[in-house]
Amino acid sequence: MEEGPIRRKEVAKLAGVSEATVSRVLNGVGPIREETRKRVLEAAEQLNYVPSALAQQFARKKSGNLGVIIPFVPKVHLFSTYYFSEILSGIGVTAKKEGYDMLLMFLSPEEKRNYSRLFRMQKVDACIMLGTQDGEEERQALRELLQEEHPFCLVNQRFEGEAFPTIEADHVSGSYAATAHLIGQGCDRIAFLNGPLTYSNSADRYDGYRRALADNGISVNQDILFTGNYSRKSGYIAAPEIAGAIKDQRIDAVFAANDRMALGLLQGLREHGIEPGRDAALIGYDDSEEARYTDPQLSSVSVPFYEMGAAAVSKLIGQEKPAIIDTETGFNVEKLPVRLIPRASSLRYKPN
Amino acid sequence: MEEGPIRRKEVAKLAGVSEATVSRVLNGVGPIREETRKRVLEAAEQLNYVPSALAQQFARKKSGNLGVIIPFVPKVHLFSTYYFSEILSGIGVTAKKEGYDMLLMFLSPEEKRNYSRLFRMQKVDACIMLGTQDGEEERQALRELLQEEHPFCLVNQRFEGEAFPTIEADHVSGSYAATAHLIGQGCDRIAFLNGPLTYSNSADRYDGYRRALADNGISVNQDILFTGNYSRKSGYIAAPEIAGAIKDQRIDAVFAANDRMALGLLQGLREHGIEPGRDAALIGYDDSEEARYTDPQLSSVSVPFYEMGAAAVSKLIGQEKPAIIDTETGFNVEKLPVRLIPRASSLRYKPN
DNA sequence: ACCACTAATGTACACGCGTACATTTTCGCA
DNA sequence: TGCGAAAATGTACGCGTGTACATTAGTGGT
Repeated sequence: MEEGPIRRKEVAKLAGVSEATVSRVLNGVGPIREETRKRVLEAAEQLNYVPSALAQQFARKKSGNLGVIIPFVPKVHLFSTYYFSEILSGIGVTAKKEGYDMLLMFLSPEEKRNYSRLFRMQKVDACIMLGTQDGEEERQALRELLQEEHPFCLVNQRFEGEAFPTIEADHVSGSYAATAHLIGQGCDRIAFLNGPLTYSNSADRYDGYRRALADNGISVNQDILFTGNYSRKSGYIAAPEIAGAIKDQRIDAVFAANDRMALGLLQGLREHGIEPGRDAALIGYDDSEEARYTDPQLSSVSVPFYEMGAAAVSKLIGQEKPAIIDTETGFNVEKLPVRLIPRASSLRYKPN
Repeated sequence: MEEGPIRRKEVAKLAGVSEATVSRVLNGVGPIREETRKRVLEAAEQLNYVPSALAQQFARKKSGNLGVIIPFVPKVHLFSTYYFSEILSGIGVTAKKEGYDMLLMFLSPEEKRNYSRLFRMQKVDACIMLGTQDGEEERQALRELLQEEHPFCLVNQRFEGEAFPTIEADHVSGSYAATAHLIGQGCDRIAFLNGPLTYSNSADRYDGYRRALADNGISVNQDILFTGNYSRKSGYIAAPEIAGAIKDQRIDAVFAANDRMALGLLQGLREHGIEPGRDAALIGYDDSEEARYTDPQLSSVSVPFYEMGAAAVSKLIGQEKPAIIDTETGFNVEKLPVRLIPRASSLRYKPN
């Protein structure tokens, strides 16, 4: 007798109304007599009725899903878990508030980008891309989205010359502040350990670094520019060379483009007899959790990752604040502020 | 003319076949003449047809989603991101391989547990719960799932007396190994900083600790048992008292139930003039990334979180290996092995 | 050439909801 | 009391697939 799950029809019968009325009551649509509403709700309650999300989505032509795409290589931790988990949290909490579910999709680097298909399959109503890198295939895939007018948003990565919706932080200012801070501590031979230029982040960091030096009459010294890949290991690998230069007094401070590289560097420097914070100032970027717990504590630049994730969702779902558009280029230019967090690794440093 | 997305009907018309044939070709169902298949595929290709996942899900009565539930408090990082991101990776990669999408759901602690509703709404076909804690409401919600025969799986948490499907690691052995290792280093006053007993993990850790002591003729000293909440801060907070006991020579080693507490403790001990690895041996648990980068490097117990996530998915989706059932209790008892990772924080230690 | 059987394809409908439109009820007001 | 308008409810159908069943085409054996 008791066959399968309860459906709208049974609720309608029990309440003595039509299916449409049940639907209207449950969706709060149209005028309903109070007594009818109560009868329907009671019937639904009594039968423990739960509408089928599948049927709803189909009827509404909306999945109710917010896609989140994360680049991923199993067991290889190129990215900071801090970085992603903060952004993801911001996305998740905000999406939930807006009544959306979060569809998480890992994307391996060699996998073909076909974001458009995701939308056309109606798996997601909107999509956020994390950790994208500049490249022709990526640009193509994103251009397609733009052209087909699918709602998407990049986080913390800009594609120069494209009008992709993006949530960014002001890394030029952040890097400027970090560099200026080091200069303020008396340093004038500031090495820069940057990440790959496929990330707009890297270009921005360099820009801020360069400007801060220029504003203080210091010229960029190509010999003390280094490149890693944002991994801890790459910081560690850069250590020997940087340690040598510190000993030769060709470097008196290091600005690392993220904390992970800074931490690898910190460890590596120490193994080469350099005491960070004493023999050379050190500052990282991201203000990850670990920065507070190293010895010496690591100066850094705090980036509102959580808020960036939340902002990306609001931009896509909520229709609160319209984007800030650059009148010249027509591009969206809002950037969340970052904040310098000076700690022991760059304070009380006396250059030789 | 070009109205909305391409549908099956148009593909059928272009290929000169019925809609059913298109469906059969695309799903690889039933016998199809090779020439027909080619015509259909070409038509689909030419029209750039993509089936509606919404309609497919509705027709199949399957969402194709694997739910993942994570306890969450915005901006409060009670849990290790390492822990979750590892498990999540294992889940994501395996689910993808099985053709499932991952529906990530944050659950705030005060939120009412209603996992059953999730299934009855057909939002997910199966579900994995992470970070659950023992408690009556949780048990009730899970019992409901069991009774309604929804496929779900817990990871790294056991509910004593319940037959919930679970993927666990052998933390009794791991803790035994950690404690025995400390004893092997010559320690016999081993403090234990455990987590809350709402986690079966904590009980298992204590069990292993206790057994290792017993097997070596050492009795448990209640005075050197401490409780934190697995956060770094709680380790830090326990530091003063533990530092005092070390100075009094009432403690010569500390086993912390996870790395985060061990790291907080490490920092705190040092601030109280105790040098971990010299004045007292220290070992953590989880073998998180940071363990390799502390000074001294932190001994720990490696837990295959990634594999646990993958195993949970296989258990739910793949039908490869049947569960290992305890013939007595009827409960599932498979536990993945863990591995002791001795490092400087507990090696070459000479007790006084 | 005929039959029996299988392969290949078509026809028809269910799935459970949202909602446009039709219909009935209610209600204010003359 | 009657009447028009608004409120409340019902009827009917579309959404795009998967698939059971009906139908037709093909094949091999006699």
